[in-house]
Amino acid sequence: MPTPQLDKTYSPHDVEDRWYQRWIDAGLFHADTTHPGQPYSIVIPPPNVTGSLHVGHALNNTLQDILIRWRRMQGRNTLWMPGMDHAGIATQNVVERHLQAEGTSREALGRDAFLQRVWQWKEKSGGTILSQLKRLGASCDWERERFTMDEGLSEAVREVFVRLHADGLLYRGERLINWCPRCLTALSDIEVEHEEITGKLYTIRYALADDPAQVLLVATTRPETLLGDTAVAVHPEDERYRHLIGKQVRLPLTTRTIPIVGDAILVDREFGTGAVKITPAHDFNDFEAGERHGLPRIKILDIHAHLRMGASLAESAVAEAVEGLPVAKARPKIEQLLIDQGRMEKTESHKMALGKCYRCKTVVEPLLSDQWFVKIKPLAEPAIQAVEDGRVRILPDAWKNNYLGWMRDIKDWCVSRQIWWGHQIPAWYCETCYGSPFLRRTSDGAPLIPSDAAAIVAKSKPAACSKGHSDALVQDPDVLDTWFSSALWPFSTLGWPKQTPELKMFYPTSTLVTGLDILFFWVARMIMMGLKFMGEVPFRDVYIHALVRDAEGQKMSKSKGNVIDPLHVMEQFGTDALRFTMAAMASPGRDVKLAEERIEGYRNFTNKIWNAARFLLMHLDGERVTVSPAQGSFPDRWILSRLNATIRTVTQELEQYRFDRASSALYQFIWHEYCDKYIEMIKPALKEQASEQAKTTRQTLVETFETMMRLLHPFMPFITEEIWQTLPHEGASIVRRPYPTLRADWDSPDAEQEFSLLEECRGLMNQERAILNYPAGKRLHFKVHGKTDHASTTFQKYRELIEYMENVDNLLVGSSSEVTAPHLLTLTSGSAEVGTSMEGADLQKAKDNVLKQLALLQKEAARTQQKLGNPDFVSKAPPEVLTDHHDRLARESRMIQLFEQALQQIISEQKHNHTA
RNA sequence: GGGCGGAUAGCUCAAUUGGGAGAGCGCUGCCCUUACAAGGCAGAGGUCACAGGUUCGAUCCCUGUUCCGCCUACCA
Repeated sequence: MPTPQLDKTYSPHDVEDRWYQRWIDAGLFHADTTHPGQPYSIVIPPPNVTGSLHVGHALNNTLQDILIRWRRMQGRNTLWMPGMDHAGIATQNVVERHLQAEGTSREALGRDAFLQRVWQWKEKSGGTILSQLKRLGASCDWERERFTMDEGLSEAVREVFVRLHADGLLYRGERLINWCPRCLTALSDIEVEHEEITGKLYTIRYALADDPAQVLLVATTRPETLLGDTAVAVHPEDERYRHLIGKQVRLPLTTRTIPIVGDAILVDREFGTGAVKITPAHDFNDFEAGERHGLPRIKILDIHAHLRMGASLAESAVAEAVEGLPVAKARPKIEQLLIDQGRMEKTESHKMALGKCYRCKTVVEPLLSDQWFVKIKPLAEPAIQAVEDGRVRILPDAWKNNYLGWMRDIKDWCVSRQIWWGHQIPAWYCETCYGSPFLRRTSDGAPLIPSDAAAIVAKSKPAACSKGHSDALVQDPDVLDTWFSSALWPFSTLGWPKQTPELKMFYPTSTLVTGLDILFFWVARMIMMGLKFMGEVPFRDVYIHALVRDAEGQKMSKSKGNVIDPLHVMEQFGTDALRFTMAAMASPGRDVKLAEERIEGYRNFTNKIWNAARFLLMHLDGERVTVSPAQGSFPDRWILSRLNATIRTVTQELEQYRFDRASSALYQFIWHEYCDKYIEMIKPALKEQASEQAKTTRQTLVETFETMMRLLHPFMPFITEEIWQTLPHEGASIVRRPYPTLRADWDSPDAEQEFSLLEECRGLMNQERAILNYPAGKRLHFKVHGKTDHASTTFQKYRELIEYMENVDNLLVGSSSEVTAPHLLTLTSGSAEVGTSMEGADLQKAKDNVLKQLALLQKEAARTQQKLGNPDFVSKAPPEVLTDHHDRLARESRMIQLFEQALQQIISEQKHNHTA
């Protein structure tokens, strides 16, 4: 058989493209509902259609791919369901920017034409991330790719909406919501990011209406909202203010007077002045307080967060000064006006949290508007139970409490968004019933649905309203939160609401792999929806991986310029190196700090593997003979035993999602045991190409290498396939070959014990070289004595092997007296005694080395002795610890003795040289 | 404000439930030895953040402090 030749260094490029294409062509990633294996399924956390691959995706998807490839090789019926979400706000932003560049706008196009444009954009430039995932080697079932705006998934959304509504879990109402004045839409609570900033606390003088000389000091961080104040609150038990409750104050900068109310919930007597202004239309607390006291709500901000007030609300000069200004500009004006009118008591610097839109970082405003909400408590309850009783496992366990805490305190979910791209809310309103046509919004022409209009919720447009009117039914213009459709992902992608074979086979899915940042956004909501609509949890295990940061621990962001681009990394070091880095650094509960040097290190690892394969191919020529493992040579028995141990470790660690430990076991085995030790040990045998030993060794070499490739394949799919194909193998692709399992006949405790004897012996040899400062190239003669019969026969048996490994001539395995003969330096360990000639050594230096060692040993021995001399220790420590310490002391004393002997040997050699 | 996690070699991290701390990368020295210089061999390097406490004994358990993260929150 001709032996294939490989290049001297591994070049990942063409290998990766070539194999990925072949895997796809062969349909190796396709899941089949008739497959007999036990199902194993993962749904991908759908990336945004606008997204492109960053390191976080690389980590997330590498881990998923490792699981999927591993389970696939184990014979499970695996499905990795890929797809994207439509990213309502983000995508609309992207397309609107394009329109703006063309000098037009979505309003000018109209809703239908705009949506057409979005679809066009999606077809052309959306979803580049999916091709990037393919470069990463992701073995998704691309034939089943889904998109949240697909017809099937849209149907699922409508179904869910209608059923939630029918069950009383969905309602429309006027509430104060978080509003992004740039995206012009409502946001859910968790879409608001809180940022700590240092702002100002203003203390303003409110004069009493019936006695303007008396002033009530009110503290606020938002003086401009004073124009919308409808009361001032004090604590009802606050001695300072109690008598004022029920009186009126003059609202500065306006012609209005507002009441002073007592409110124990809103007011913290300790904070500020103990008096709070109430702006029910622009603050969440004030909204509640307003409800308690029946206060009017005065809106002073429009949807752009610009001040808009009726002429009656403020003094005309004030209104003129701030009308139409954004909040940030209005605030200093108001501040100045208050100062001018002598109403500003003081301003202090003040730390506070500012809410920002998580998409565009614009400061969000609480805004009063009509929105749809999911009544969440009844959904959350079973979702809490599912995690509490372990039907869903959250790993690492530490995040479980995080989840439970949030779920127990969950608030209703605002699901309507005032944008066009997304699932339009399946609710209609009858203008005829309402009595008059709805007002049209001037900005985009969409209907403005009045608060009191009755919604008809249905999967498709109803023929008529309940009273039979059919001519003027108007659909709600809003769309649903993207996360609403993402929440259905584990079952909507499998065909729900249809009862498909896929749904039956793959739901609940096995594992969800995701980052902590979307635990609430996504994971929690999937659990709620899965339980509600499937009656079963959506996944068994939720594995939460770390966030990827840069080498300094900073969050990667484009503005900081510290982004590591995974595409660039793959280009430079290869995909397998990137993947292995991701796996190796995925320690649970920790952030991943990524530096390029690490990836380079694993690139070197791929090259090491590559060259080991080259070695193998160079030595493959000739007959191969299979013998039972027990009859194999010592290196063969040893490597099979080590391989078996590695199979055990890797499998166990993967079962526990310890990608880090699994990969380090692989690294350790492949590089240090297989390459450094095994390959070195078999070189002499292979040189005698025609020998019996070469025949069996070649067989083991091939067999272990082939197994090793399969073991590594989930981590490094490309290089393993490329090499595996050049080895004798069965099957068309490594992708579907069985994952290595334990072989009882491979375990060889004998070989492992013999190996450690050899290492012990070599350790002594190295130590002598070091003490005597012999250069590495110097040919040395060693004499070795085995202190037990077993050690003695082992050294005898593997004399040539030791010579070869240590690069020495004429290793003499003999008696103790031979090893301690004059002019030799002798060192001893538990089982071995090794001597070598001191001829030509720098004895003074050697002496220094030994003295240094001796000092260290003496220090340690003294410590042990001291401990053993402590009566408390002796009487209270457990017996095994005591014997351990006695053993230690004995060992240390022995070592001291031996080093003293070595010292004497050196000294007498010095004398000898002197006299000679 | 509340909660959680972390602090171990120059760097990144390990360490089966308290009994002299390990690995990778980096560093130093010597080697281009026919698989691999993206390599080999050898080596140096630690007051386990700080202060108390429990214990015969603490990197590990407890308390406090400092620093760093993250999550959460309506002190205007």
